[in-house]
Amino acid sequence: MPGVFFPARFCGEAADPNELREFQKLAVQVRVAAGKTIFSEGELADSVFGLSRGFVRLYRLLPDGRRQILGFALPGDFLGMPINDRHPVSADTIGEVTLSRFSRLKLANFILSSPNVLRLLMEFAARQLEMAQDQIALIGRRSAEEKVSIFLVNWRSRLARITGSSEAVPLPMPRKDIADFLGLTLETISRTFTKLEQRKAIRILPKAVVMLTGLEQPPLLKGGTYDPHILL
Amino acid sequence: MPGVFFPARFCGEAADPNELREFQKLAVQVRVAAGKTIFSEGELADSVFGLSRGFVRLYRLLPDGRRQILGFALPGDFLGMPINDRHPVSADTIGEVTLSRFSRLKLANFILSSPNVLRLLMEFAARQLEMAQDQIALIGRRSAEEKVSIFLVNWRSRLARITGSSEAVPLPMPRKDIADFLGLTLETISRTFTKLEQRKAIRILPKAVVMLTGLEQPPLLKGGTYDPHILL
DNA sequence: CGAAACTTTGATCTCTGTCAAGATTAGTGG
DNA sequence: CCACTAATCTTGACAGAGATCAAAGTTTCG
Repeated sequence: MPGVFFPARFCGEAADPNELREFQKLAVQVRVAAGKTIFSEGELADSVFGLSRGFVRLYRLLPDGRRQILGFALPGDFLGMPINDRHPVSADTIGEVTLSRFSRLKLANFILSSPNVLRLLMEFAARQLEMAQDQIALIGRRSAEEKVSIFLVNWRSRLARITGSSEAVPLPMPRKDIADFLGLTLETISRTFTKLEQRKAIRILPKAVVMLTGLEQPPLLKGGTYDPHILL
Repeated sequence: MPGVFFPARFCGEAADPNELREFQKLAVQVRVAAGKTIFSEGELADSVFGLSRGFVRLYRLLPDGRRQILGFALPGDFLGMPINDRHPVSADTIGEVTLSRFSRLKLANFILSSPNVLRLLMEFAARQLEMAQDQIALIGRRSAEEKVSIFLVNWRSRLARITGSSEAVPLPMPRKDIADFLGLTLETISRTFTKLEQRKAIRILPKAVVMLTGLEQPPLLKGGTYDPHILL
């Protein structure tokens, strides 16, 4: 997907062209190799990032080494809240990635200067919170199979934003990442995938799945988009 | 705790006295009986509320009836984001409650009129998001005993804000609520309480616990306040 | 005082985690 | 392009934490 225009999600359709142009000028493009850390929890947030190409996992580490993945970012998503002094989560790349890097201070000034944009940021934050709450409900009260099914359905729907919805849905992250996102082990993820394949709900491909009919069965949250990507 | 001044948390110490006074004038006091619903998920958010006295649980229902509690609000907390058209969660009272009721529109106008206040709201939202993320890490990757211990420590620390820290820590919500908050069953909560009591980490009283030394042992998230109250 | 709500405890079951091999896939250098 | 190594994924056997089902105890409150 070359040419993905990153602030799509953050600035939405709002903000007038002038503001947008100026916004763009604040960014510097950076490429980061696969498996690198973009920033770590607790670090000073000098920069925040727009994700132009590739995928990123956001996570926290517990003292004993367990890892909780809070979300996967995809092109168009924003990494880092301009108002936070420090990054509350860690982020690293899944595969190679292209970022638009912003000085947080400059961006914060820009945002605070425009009530318009501030309002957008506010709405962005509210959306993030809602997604986090979706994830809490997903992790807290669901069986492994429900978790995986819901994850897949959501992932496809998020991806639809940027890919012409082809047959196979790419799954760039390893099983372990999905496990740490859903609060399961990688073995359970693998077994559940296999079970779903046997049931002809999906077809497993290398780094992708094909989703057949009968996957939406698991009871989703009422009417929600159910899109737990947390990008703070 | 009579006379708790509710916007403490939301408006913080900032906002000049004039603004605060005007803010106060927007509110109407309401009393709500125990076990009543204040608002429900998906409902139009005509009003938002400050909690003056009592406790409230925020939750979502899954279609099959399972319930995920997202947080407990206590005096000083705010219920409802002024920018949301609809309530993303349900809220009901635990015991009798006193609320400051605001027209959402009036409040939104007030907020948008003052960049000062808007910024505060922004920070409030960011804090909420961080708390939600804490809760995700808590629910996703912890044993029952860790969950309960961490819950108790956090609850006490939140309560310390409003009570002179006496021996017994009040626990106004029933076991089922704690269970639905932590993603466990009420039986497991009860058994874990008993285990902690046998280990002399706590003493169980009716609607309260005394927390003895040796409770903070469970590895907390590094340096976090670990205060998962979500109030959206 | 008595009924309703909440809590504790017990017995049993099952889902998921853990430990351990293999099988596949991806990556690297010749 | 192939061979070899490392990483990732699948599968199995087993154990255990927590769920479920059921029945007593407590506390609360009218």
